[in-house]
Amino acid sequence: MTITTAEENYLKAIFKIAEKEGKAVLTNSIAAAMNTAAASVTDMLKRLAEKQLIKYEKYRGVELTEEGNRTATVLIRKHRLWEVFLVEKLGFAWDEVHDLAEQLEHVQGEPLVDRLDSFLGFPRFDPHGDPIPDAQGRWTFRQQVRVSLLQPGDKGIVTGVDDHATPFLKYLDQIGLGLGVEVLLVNRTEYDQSVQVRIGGKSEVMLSEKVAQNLFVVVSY
Amino acid sequence: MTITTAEENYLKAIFKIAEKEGKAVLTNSIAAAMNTAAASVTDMLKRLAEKQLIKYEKYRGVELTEEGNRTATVLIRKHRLWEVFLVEKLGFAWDEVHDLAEQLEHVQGEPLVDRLDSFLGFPRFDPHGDPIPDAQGRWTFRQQVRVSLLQPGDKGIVTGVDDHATPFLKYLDQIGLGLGVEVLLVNRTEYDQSVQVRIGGKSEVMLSEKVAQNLFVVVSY
DNA sequence: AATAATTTTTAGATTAACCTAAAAATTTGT
DNA sequence: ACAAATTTTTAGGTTAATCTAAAAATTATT
Repeated sequence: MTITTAEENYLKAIFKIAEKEGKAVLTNSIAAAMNTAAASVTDMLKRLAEKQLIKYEKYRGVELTEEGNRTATVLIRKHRLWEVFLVEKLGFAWDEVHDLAEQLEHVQGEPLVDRLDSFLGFPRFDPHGDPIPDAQGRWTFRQQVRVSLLQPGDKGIVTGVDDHATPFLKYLDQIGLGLGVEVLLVNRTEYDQSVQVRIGGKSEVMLSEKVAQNLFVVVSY
Repeated sequence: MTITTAEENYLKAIFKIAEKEGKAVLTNSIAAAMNTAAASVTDMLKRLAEKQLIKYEKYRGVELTEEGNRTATVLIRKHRLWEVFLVEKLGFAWDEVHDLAEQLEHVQGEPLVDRLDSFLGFPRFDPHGDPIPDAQGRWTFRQQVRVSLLQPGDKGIVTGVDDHATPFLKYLDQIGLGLGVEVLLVNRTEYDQSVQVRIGGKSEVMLSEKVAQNLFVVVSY
């Protein structure tokens, strides 16, 4: 049973929504995530259920089966490995790689993924700090915290971003923030929830609540 | 005007047939090359003509337009660069890369191709010795000769293969032949057109006419 | 040159993946 | 608890890319 590119994309979307929202994934969430009409989603859900990739109950939402989960995991693994390749080897910026990886993730061939993984040195995180499952589908977890939750004096290393959109990433580049950079929270303004941070022990900048919420660090003591 | 993957594949097939056969490319040659029904080809030719990618006259065959030619050239460039990547960087054997490159060549994004080219050091030939057009679509030519045409005492460096199929490539591996290897023609047997060759100044093997015809060398004096 | 053989096109279907509009089911609010 | 609002599904269509079978055009043969 072959799985089409469209089917793969639905599985990935379902996986990601389930990861975030927990419970059964509803038709409309999928439609929103994929920018398609709800009717198209219903069509596809029937097909995926037929192929045993999801458990589907009309009006009740869906859940991935073992097989569907495996497929989605491999897809995310491929996507993130290709992102590492594009940034580390081809020199793309972290805000330029999503669309390319979106295409590359659909290239079929198991040996390809695993050789790519090896070529890249088995990275466990992609250029945005998201974890890359290994060949057995195992994830690496980290104790990440949003900068918006730090207290004055808290220090951490930037390990990820929640918003992956270009404007945010370009802004971070501009103020000298990126993965691996040290951030020290100097103080918080309660009025607008903005925070003052010292970056890499050098410059100091003010981050709006929105920015601070989209930035993850692993706290260092 | 976007060009679909299927359209790209037809353009590439037309380009390759035209390259080999010279004149106008006929429906049946395309059907044979693509393993599709002639009727499907006719359908597609109409679409490609509509998009100004080919010049098409019913029953008379087709020719690529400037634009069609450019598209096919870029596609071949991408295919061959990815093959170099797969062999040089990921360690695939030269007989394993065709199907993967067939998928990778359809990944869209100009900067990707050019960065890949640069990452690979601007190779001018792929792992089978086929030329890779540069970013301006220019080809590198070489004075290649089939081993079947060498005379006793003639010496050359293997620079390409005509048959790209796995059994042939695996056979070459087995007897120690590959790109860059030196071949000296020891003598010819007129009866069956087989040739005796010395490989890399070491081992000596007999090559059937078929093998000798599928192997290219650049003669060294 | 007429007929036979071959090649190509047309006609008519199919499938995956989408759509809009309308109907049905579920959830929410008073 | 029932009407209103929302969500989801069904019904009916479209497009790209394929197919088979039949018709038409071209090429080859006697």
